[in-house]
Amino acid sequence: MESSSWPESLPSNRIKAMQELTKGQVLTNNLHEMIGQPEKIESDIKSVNGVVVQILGMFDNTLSIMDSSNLISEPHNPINGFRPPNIKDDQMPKVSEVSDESIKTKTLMKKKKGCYNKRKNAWTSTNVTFDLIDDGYAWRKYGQKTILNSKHQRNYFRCSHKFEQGCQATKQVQKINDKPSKYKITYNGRHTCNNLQRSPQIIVETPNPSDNSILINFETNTFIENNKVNTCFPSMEHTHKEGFPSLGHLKCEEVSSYDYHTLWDPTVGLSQVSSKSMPMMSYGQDYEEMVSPGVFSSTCSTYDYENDATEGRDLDDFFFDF
DNA sequence: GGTATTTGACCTGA
DNA sequence: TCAGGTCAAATACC
Repeated sequence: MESSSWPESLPSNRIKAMQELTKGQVLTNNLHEMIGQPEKIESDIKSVNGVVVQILGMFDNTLSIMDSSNLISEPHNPINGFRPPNIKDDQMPKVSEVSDESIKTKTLMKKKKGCYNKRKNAWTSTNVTFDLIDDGYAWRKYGQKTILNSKHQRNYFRCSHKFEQGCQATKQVQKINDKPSKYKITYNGRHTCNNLQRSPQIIVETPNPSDNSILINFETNTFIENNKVNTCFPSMEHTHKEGFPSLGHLKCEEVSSYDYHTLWDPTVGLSQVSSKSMPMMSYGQDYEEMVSPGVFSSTCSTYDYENDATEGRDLDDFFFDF
């Protein structure tokens, strides 16, 4: 849709955001039509996945527009996180096209050991999961810290491409519960690298008749029953070790200042699971278990997880099941 | 020998 | 002042 269809008095950022949302509405309608034709979905699952990815990308774009309009410290980077699967590498902006100045500035800020600029207002995403998430990106552990009033250490990871591509994404992983194992994973900053290890894939556990969990239908503000979701993605799979909590136990914690929840995390891509054990698992002391997908909630605003007393808060306060 | 992880030190911000 | 986040030298692994 062209910008000319919007009132000229609207700020350009708002127009762009509305354009993105309108695109999302159209795509959601397309998806809704597909849901009504299960036989078509099975024969053309790639198209369904493509629509889902485009919708999720629309959210990312909209958030980025709103982000930049709010002058949040991190400028929008067109290659951050989301890349539609139909876009080839050579169609994506090269990392060198990203503001070199911003990278240089950040580099200069870290001249001395331990001297860094805490990106208080950087994009953050926090989720709590009963399993570890393989987000498809390559991470390198750079630190481990004992946290006050926490019996488990917090592990710090940075993007493996931090130096070669200037990617500023980091994540923190902390075990917050033993039985069942529960992990808090916090992502800081968006990926500016182009090095997803694997192509994103959406994976949902096979239907459980007793599972009455729901998803929000963005088009109608109603809910999609779990079994319909699985109908949408019949090729999806979920693997877990014997004795592991099922995916149905995964919960999404509300950390966003937006009323926005999807399977998509614009920093890490689509939540996914690999039959291979993720490299991270062999590094930290707490990573002895297989991974399975989690559910993300993202925010472009600052979120102080520790002060939210989340660890003492019942996760049932706000979550979506799958 | 190259790469990844560990861990103590250092620095920032509350 | 102190908890948390990051750096970088030392160490481990392949």
